[in-house]
Amino acid sequence: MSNNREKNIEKFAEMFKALSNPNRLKIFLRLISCCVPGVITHIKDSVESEECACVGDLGKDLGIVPSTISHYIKELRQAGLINMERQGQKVECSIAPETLIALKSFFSS
Amino acid sequence: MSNNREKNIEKFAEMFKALSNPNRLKIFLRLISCCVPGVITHIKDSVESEECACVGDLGKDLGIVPSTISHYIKELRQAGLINMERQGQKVECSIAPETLIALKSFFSS
DNA sequence: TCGATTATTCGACATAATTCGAAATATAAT
DNA sequence: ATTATATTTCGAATTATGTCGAATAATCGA
Repeated sequence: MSNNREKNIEKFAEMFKALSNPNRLKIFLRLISCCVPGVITHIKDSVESEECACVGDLGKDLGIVPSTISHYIKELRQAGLINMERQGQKVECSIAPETLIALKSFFSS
Repeated sequence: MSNNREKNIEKFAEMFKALSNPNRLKIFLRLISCCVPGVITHIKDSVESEECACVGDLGKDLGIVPSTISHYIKELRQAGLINMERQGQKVECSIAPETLIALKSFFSS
């Protein structure tokens, strides 16, 4: 139905809005390079390797205060681009694999 | 150089911003389906077929006033997503093929 | 040249986004 | 229990976006 297509357009527009801020885009790209479920994880600069990136990690590199990072990440999640899961004190973030697939095919279909 | 990558991120963020409005996204998708240079053109509903879509055509379907459409299209062009060319009274719009290629590969690289 | 068609620019207003610091909440460690 | 760490929420200020109508400009045909 055409209504469905309408809804998809709204949804993709929402995703693109979430990615329209350079810092949010950087966060998203970083998660793509290290935190796609089912993909070998990235070894960090430090002595330790990490499975995934928590909210604080994502902010450190970008020099952004925690409240702003938290807000960014919420927007990425609301757009369906990432998943979040509390792990103790931290909240781990990862790419939403099905959304990434949808984006991959969006411009090719 | 890393500066280059920075610049690319800014550029892609700009593209996503242009596509973050549902009406602009619809315009972009319509142009993809009919006005990519070097691709067989789409046959319209009317008796006549058209090579490409002019600014006015793009607005008619969406029920948006000309000034707004003109504004939208300017944003898409400034983001590098489309090309425009005056053809008599009308201004024909088409997809910028190299940008489309860049977008296709963005989520896959 | 005049009028019709098409597109752009301008000015205005309402709505939304950006971003921060402060305060609040959740969890872990001592 | 208290403290430290990580994150979220809230309130506020600034800036940007969306959208329109009116005015302006470009081009074609009679």
